[in-house]
Amino acid sequence: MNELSDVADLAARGAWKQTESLTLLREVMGLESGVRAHLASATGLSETEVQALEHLSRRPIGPAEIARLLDVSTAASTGIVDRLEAKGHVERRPHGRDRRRTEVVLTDSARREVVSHLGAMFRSIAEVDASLTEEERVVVVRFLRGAITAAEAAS
Amino acid sequence: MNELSDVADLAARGAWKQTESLTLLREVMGLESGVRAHLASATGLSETEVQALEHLSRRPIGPAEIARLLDVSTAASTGIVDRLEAKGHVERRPHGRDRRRTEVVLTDSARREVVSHLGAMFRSIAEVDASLTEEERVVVVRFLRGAITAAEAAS
DNA sequence: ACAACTCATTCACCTACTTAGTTACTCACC
DNA sequence: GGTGAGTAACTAAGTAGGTGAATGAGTTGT
Repeated sequence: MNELSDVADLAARGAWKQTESLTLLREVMGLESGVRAHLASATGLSETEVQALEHLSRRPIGPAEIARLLDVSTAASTGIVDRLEAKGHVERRPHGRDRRRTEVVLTDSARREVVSHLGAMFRSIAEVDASLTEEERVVVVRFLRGAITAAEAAS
Repeated sequence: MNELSDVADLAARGAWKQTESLTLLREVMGLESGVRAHLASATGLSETEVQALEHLSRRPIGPAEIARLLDVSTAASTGIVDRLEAKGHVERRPHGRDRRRTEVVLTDSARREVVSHLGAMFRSIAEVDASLTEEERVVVVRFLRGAITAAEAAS
């Protein structure tokens, strides 16, 4: 859990100050992939499949959109849905108005599992967030915005 | 870039408040994988290879430790080093004191590339961080710590 | 001295991706 | 109301990059 830390030794040589906020920020930047990896191994799914379930828990979508969201080919997303379907996590349903399309829908059991794993996490993050005063929130927003801008600039 | 957002609709239904800080936090949580994916496609390397380079830019390590850090088998890490070596990004050197070991060392050109891509990013993140007052930093640290604790609890 | 461990590697196998091509459907337009 | 362009889902064949198991070489504790 210490990726992107190559430049950490630059800090050690004085390029910048190694503050606690900076260290924690780096850790937070890796949280999504960390949680996803953990969830994947806990459920016996691949990370890609977990990612698909995350999107599907928002709303039903088709294989084509899954492909766009996960940045894979539609051939791959067909396979992802195949595997999730075989494990009983999703169902394919014909789209009401467009007969080319398939809607991929989470099954109840899968929805329960997703919510039980991620719901608690978001709830407690939301608690921390809710404890911020308005002035504090401004500070946090400025900090996070800065981090995002910096990361996007590297792209 | 909107993963783990399955539970977002719970928020819409009133389970919690959808604040700006919360939205930004979710975005920051995905930054590491986002940056890595971008870097990988920009350099023609796999994400795993990029991750290995990130670690190698800190200090030379052997294939066995690469395997531990990236959570793959040593068979895989041998292949990772093979590919990085073939592309001229690393060199294998015999370890001074332990003749079982190989030290994998970044080449100068690879080091320059890593620093040019990630150095700028960390520099501008550090700038944002440096602009915090002591009181503000306390707020940010509390917020980030809370997020990390919550995420770890989900594990 | 030797048993137990570690490191790097190879091998056979497998999973999950890719590209290319097919079929079915929708929609805008003349 | 047919036609052309575009999109959805899928199949087929090939490939990248992972796995577990086995091996040879070197190290360490007792």
